[in-house]
Amino acid sequence: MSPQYWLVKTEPEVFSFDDLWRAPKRTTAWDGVRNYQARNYLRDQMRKGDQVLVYHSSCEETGVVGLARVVREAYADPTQFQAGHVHADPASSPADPRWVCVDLQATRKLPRLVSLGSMKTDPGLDGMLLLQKGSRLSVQPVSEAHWQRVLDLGLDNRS
DNA sequence: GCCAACGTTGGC
DNA sequence: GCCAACGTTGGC
Repeated sequence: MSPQYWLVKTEPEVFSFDDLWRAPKRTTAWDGVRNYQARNYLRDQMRKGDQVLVYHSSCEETGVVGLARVVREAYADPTQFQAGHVHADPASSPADPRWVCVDLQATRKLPRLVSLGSMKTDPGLDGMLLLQKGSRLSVQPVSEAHWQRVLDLGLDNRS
């Protein structure tokens, strides 16, 4: 199957793209996802080699800041079993883990932030899930055309 | 900080 | 299964 495209959200004050960039091997466990729809995408559809837009939410400059790729497919999110952890889930058992994470590796910082505002007004991004009112999914699929358009904006290859 | 929109929980 | 109450997300 050809690679799929995704967008993941993170709050930069908690974990930013630069944090990922500076991590060993530029890789981290993308843990803490606690929404069933997002979990299902991680578990059932995200595959090694898939490409990912990293989006900063709840901050001064919201938008896509960098690119990553999936380097390990879904496995049990260890934080769900850590007592006292913000993402602990006492109802989840190791025999039947409720939550999963994948490993993401940063591949490229975008030279320009692709701001939420610019995405909303770009005709090439019409219909993008992120831009729909009330959309809160922290892991969401992105079409190849939208992926390419975001890259064009972020690399300043505007036509 | 405000608040709209969405998701989850739990009583009935 | 319904739905009110509560919690969370996330833009502004």
